[in-house]
Amino acid sequence: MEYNFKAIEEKWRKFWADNQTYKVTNDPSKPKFYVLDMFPYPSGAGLHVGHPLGYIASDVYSRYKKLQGFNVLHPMGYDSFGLPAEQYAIQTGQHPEKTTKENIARYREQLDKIGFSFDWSREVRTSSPEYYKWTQWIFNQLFDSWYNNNTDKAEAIADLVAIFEKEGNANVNAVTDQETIFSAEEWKAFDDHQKEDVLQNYRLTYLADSWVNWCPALGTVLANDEVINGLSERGGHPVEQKLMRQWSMRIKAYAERLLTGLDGLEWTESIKDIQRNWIGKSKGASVKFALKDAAEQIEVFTTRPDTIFGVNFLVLAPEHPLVDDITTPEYKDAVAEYKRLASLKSERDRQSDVKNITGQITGAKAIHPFTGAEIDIWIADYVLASYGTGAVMAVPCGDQRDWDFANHFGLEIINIFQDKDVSEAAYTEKDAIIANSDFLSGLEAKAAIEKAIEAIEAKGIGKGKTNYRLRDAVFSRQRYWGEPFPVYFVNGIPKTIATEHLPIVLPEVEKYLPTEDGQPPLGNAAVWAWDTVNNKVVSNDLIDEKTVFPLELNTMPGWAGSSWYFLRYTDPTNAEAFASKEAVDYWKNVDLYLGGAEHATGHLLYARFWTKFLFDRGFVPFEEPFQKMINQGMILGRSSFVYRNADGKYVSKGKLQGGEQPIHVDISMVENDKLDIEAFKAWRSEYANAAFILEDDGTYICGHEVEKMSKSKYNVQTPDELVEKFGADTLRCYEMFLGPIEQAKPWDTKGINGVSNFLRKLWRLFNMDENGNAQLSTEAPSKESLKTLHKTIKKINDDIERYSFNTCVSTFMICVNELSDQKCNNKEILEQLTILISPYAPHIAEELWVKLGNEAGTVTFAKLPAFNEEYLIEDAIAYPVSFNGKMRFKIELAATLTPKEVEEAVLNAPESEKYLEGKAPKKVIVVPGKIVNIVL
RNA sequence: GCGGAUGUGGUGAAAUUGGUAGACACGCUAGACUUAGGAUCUAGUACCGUGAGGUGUGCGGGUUCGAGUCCCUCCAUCCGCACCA
Repeated sequence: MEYNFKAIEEKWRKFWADNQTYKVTNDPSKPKFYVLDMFPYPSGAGLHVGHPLGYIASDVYSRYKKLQGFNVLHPMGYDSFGLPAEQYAIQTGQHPEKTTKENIARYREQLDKIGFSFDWSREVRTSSPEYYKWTQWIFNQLFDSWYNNNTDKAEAIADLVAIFEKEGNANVNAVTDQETIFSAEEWKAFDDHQKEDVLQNYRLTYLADSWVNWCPALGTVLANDEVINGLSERGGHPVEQKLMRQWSMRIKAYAERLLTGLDGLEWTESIKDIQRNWIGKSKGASVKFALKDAAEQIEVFTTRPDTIFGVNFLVLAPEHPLVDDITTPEYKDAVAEYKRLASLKSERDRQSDVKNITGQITGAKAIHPFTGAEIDIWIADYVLASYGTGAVMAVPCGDQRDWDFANHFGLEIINIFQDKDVSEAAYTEKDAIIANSDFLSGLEAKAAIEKAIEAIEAKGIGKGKTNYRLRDAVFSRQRYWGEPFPVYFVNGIPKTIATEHLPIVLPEVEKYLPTEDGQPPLGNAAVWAWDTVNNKVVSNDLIDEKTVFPLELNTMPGWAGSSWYFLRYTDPTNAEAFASKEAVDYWKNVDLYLGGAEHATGHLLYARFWTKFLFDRGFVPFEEPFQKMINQGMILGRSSFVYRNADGKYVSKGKLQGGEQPIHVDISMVENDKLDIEAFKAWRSEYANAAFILEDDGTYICGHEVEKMSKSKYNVQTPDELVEKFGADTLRCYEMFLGPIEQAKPWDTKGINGVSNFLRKLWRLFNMDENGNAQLSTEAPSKESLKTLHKTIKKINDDIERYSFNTCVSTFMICVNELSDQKCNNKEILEQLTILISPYAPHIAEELWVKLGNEAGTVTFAKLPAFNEEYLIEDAIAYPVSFNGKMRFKIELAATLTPKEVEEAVLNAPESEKYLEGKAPKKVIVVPGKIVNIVL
């Protein structure tokens, strides 16, 4: 009987669904293993072959873990809040929820065809109120927390208030924007507004007027990582800077822990580096410079306090708040003009215009704290308002940008380095001896930095300081399709809504656009006020500012829901908590996480931040959400082209003369670069009468190029077509066979026949009669076949543990080829092989499993065949590798040989006579699987 | 510029700790069988050479009995960051 993948796959798909084969329960008697894929945003385009790549790998791995006896959590869900559904709603008026549901249904249909072992009873959707109830709850926890630097963790804001009431804030060591000190008496005298203003400076989520990336075209604020080269990540619209009142997350509080936590993670160095770079830690000192004619001081941050004697001017960012105050009358106009020009420049221009040095002197003078010299204060746009203090002390001899600036404006370059030439460029290495620097002279940088900081602190003009590039994350979006904030305003004071009244469900609106007076879309909602007596959302008409108050109009950004979804899978329907303590304690964090590397500074950073926060507050027992991560490479499309020449004829690739125009053609009409000419003619009316210049054999060969998959390039390969044509098991094996999982690669179906043949060959091993009954031998398996099997078991075990999914497929092919050559139809061997192969090809495995006389649907939970090296021992052939005082032999697959056995193998090795010179070895040193040293 | 990664046949790629480079598969060539198919089977297929043999893992060096693997210089490609004081 032929291998009928269609019937087999349909049968098992139904069986698994009907029997809930993959439902997982929290079973404390088994060790847990948590395998997670980054959940997808359900876009309207559906899945293409790139999406399942990671899902297949994670599915293969989870199935192996199941075979190894682990209780495996392998869930799937949808990150279902997002822009495209909202944009579609704006255009069509269709509710984003409807679009989202339709898209999810389509995704599910596609996913179901591939035979994943997801436990769909645990599905989560970030846009469902049952889910975002707990997103809102986490927001409330952040609102009610502050970061205590003394204990180095987040603590309850109530504890902070208690401290204020007892002793004010003088002794509080917190991550805060609070600058003024108050006593307990002063705190008690504050009114509600003043108190909240203070608390806002401590809360881990807070309202602030902040410079934000405002995208007029999208009508929203974007996070830094959603802006690429001054354009929005989505849509590529221009982004400008705007001052807005926004919710922010005090992620800065976690900068150091986010940095050190990376060390324990099994992530690629490149992702870790990207996060390290993003956090951007630099050690140095802050130094205050007094002004000659004003009381204010200018604070700068420097990583090189040792070069302070090289300072001969200061530079402020044009946006620095003191600029206008300190500028002398004669420079007022020039400074105003420079500021105007700087503000006109977009962030992008400022970045691309690195070479062009500009600046303006302000006329103000600062006093050098150690030499007492008067130094000029400039403004220049190479100094960024958003980093450090927005001001730098310029050391032209030690910093290339300062050198360039000084050189351009003809300023003095003081050399404070012994025997270093700074006439052509700054000397930026830290290995020079400091000179001309009073008490620092003669020291090396490291010692000088310490001594300089001591002196600065002794003088009371600054202190040693660590600076982070990481900025607090803006958390508001002026959009409809996102989580509403559980916040209402009493006379402008934000109040959160208690857990028992959550979720605050998105209100209905007529239009999904911002309101006419520029409010976010929720400003269109008629029923969007909070009744504090009845604790429910009521009509805006009832707002009286006594018991009924307006609700927050912003919604949360896309990363809110995805920052904690991995926790929800452990207990997805819990209405009393984000997940029960038992569930979280049992499943803990994700053991293996699969997804794209593009989330390095977004999702992966925020999820770590929230997890650390929940850890601090005692809600989860771990600090890092994703222990091991694999970043699957992007699958690129392989576009096909036809070429039209000046005469309007379509020229085959081998007949090109040059100058022909390439035109994308749908890849479904092209097979191995050969164009289906009839299909092409039928594709569009304009091609119906197309004339061709063909190859000599009468075929049309298309050109090709590797590009991102996109509808407009006609190069999208959906998994559905391939499942239809070759079956899900073939698709699964082929996607794994394609190459290393982490590598980006163009999609190409050229090799899929080979994988398809392999599964057919596997089927044929079972020697089925016309009724589909396997004709198998129950005699003792041959030595040969046992060897083949155990070689395979060993290789698969090793390869799976190092996530080498592609080599496993090759190993299976070799195994099947060998068994086929051996004409092996031994039941025992084939049963073990079936188990081994089931993670890759679950449908055919279940079918064969039943044919072997086992219960339906149980291969998933079978016991992984144990490797027995005994079957390989006869393979332990030693051969001499070299001779150098000691003789070395390579012993193949000799993992557990005793020295005696090795000795025997060595004596029997080809050519051993030549090396041993008739002597038996004195001593044999065995390192399993390695070269063996023989002492003669 | 800085940081990270990669570089192996016509193609996708193997080679886990330094130990027979190119497994496995695609493609191609020749053949067998045939109910003509995108089936199955056999042989061949890194390069040069008729051959013996020689050369080969981006280039050039080094360490080693032995290097695709380790070290140094350079080149190319990809990704990330980019006035970060």
